[in-house]
Formats: sequence, C-alpha cells, structure tokens
Amino acid sequence: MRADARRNRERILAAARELFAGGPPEVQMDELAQRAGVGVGTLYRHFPDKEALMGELVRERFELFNERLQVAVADAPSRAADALIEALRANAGGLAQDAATRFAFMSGGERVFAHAEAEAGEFLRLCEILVRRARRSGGLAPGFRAEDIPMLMCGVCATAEVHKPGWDWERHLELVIRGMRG
Amino acid sequence: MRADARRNRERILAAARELFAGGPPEVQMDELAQRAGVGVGTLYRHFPDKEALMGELVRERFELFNERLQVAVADAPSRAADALIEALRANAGGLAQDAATRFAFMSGGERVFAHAEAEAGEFLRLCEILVRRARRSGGLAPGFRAEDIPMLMCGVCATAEVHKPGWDWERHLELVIRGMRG
DNA sequence: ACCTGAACACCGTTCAAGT
DNA sequence: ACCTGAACACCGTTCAAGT
Repeated sequence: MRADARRNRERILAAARELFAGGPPEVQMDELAQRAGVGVGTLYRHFPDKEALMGELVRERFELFNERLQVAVADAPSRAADALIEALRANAGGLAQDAATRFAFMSGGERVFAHAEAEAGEFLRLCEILVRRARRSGGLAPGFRAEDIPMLMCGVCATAEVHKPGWDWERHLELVIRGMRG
Repeated sequence: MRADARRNRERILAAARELFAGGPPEVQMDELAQRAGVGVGTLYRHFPDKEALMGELVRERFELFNERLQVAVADAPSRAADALIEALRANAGGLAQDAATRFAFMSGGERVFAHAEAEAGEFLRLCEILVRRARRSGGLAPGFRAEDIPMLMCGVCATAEVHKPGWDWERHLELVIRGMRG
C-alpha cells in the first residue's frame, strides 16, 4: 500500500470519528470526504460503502474490547468473575466516550458487524474462558452464559445513545452486573 | 374527518405494520403508499414525514404498555413488585411479536419519540406509582428507580432485533428482572 | 497504483391539477 | 376536503479522465 493511500485511509477514519460523533443529523459521504481532504472516489476506494466504513470503527473497537478481556484472562483464575466485571466496566467506559463508534454499533445493520466478525468471535471466546473459570471459582449467577455478555452490553450501549433524564449507562451497567452476580 | 380519509389513514398504518415488519432492506414511502392503495401525496397528508408514521406506531404501542401497567396498578399494593414484573413480561412479549414497532423504536431518532411524548410520560407515571408501592411492600432492589424501567426495556428491545445464536430477549429480560429484585 | 469530481440512481418530499 | 402522481431535491455510489 502506497504511503499516500495509507495516509488517506487514516484521514478518512479520523474524519468518520469526528463527524459520526456529532450524530444524526445524518453525516454525508461528500462531507466525510471533504473533511478527510480527499475526493469521494478515494473514500469509496478504501471502503466499498458507508456500512464498511462504520464496520471498520466497530472492528477497531472490538480490538480494544479484546485487549481488556485479555488483561482479565491474564489475571488469577480464582478472581475471574471480578476480573471479567472490571473489563466490562472499562469497555463500557471506553465506548461511552466514543459517540462515533456507538453510532456505528447502533445504526448500522448486520453488514456493519459482518466486517468485525473475527474480532467479535474472539470477544466471545475470551468471555467463554472467563465465564468458565468464574463458574468454578464463583461470583457469577448460576446459568449465566458467555453469550449473555454481548447481549447485555448491547443494551448498555443503546442507553448511552439516549439523552434523557434518568437514562445513564453506568446505572444500566451496574443493574446488569447485579443480575450477573451469584 | 371524512370517512374515506379515516379509512386511508388506517390502511396506511396497516401497510406500515406489514412492511416495516419485514425490516431492512429499507421500506420506501412509495412502496408503503402502494400497499395501502393510496397515492404518496395521501400518505404525506396523514403523516408529515416518515418519522411521524413510525412515531404513530410507537405511540400506539405505548398505549398498550400503559393498559398493562394500569392492570398492575389496579392490583393490590402489597404485591406491587410482582404485578409490575408481570406487566413488564407481558409488554416485552407484545413488543417481541411486533417487529414493525420494534423497528420504529430502534431506528427512529428523537423525533419518533416526540410523537409519543404524552404516552411515554404516562408510562413513567404509572411506573412511579408501582415502584413507590414496591418500595414499601418489598420485592425490588433498594435504590431501583422508575426511570430505570424504560432504560432497561430499551435494552431488551434492542436484543429482540438481533438474530444471533444466544441472543434471546426473554433471557435478557429475566436477567434484568433478577437485577431489579431485592 | 491511486486520485478526482461530475454524473447517475434512488428515494423522501412537494405541489399543481384533479375529484 | 381530500386525493393523485409527476417533478424535485438530496445523497449514496460509480466511472471516465487525470496524475
């Protein structure tokens, strides 16, 4: 990949992070290209369509999620449940500060997630390790499953998008954690 | 309102319920009008824009939610927590069977909810009555608030939209209920 | 190899003409 | 009063021409 192409790709992603963070009213592809300082054609050369661009934001976020889960996996198996919950808090906090990626998570369809399939698979795999350990060492509700984690986190993410009195993703997360614990 | 106008309005809503239930790929206004057997202009005469049409689905759903909550309010104050939770299960079940309205809930923006502001306010008011009673008679976690209910239900609704192995709105709801209980 | 932006296609919305 | 649908406007996407 040529140096200018790589730089353009980075600029496009940076522009997406800036503009999607502003949220709806809808961000346009022309606007995105202009902010990145490239032509629209270049945008489409790097990302086949708008969903692929959002998909890349999601993919990179899953990488960050997985780093945190790796930290929890590296922790002592005896405190797997606590380590898992700390990782969830850290991940939710990171996403809460990244409105652009939250927008991509919520407003994209299936295709956005298809772009991050490998990373989402790894996410689930790491959750499974931690849930399996926690099942032995305790601290999780009986019957709690690894797949419950992305499902519940999706709800917390949805909350972070809504700006209404009483809606608070940290509160939502803590209520969910209470349900997770044994 | 003239009889033919009223009939057209109903037909448009019926078409919206049918077509939105198919979910993305996007439903178009022309398609909606055709299914309803009216011209696009008629569609716009009844609903100023697409979000207003989705807003009407949301508004009517809140009315159903409130009916269920009224049943819980009519129940004995001593079992307010159980009655509230039964109402939540019934409401979630109703929404789970109505893909069109779920689509409206999730993919619409602020403006969709603005259309149902009165009904959403009533929803919260009824939740407040039940939470206040439950606080006295027990069965809810200390510190649980009425505003937590729409927030948590939004998460359950988001789950119902995702068709992935292990994603199950009923499971999500039960995990959330476990967190609500004292 | 990669970039550009005018042109195209699609779909939400409007409005002049009709009943 | 209400309805119709051709026309318009907007924005995602393509592609012929350029470097």
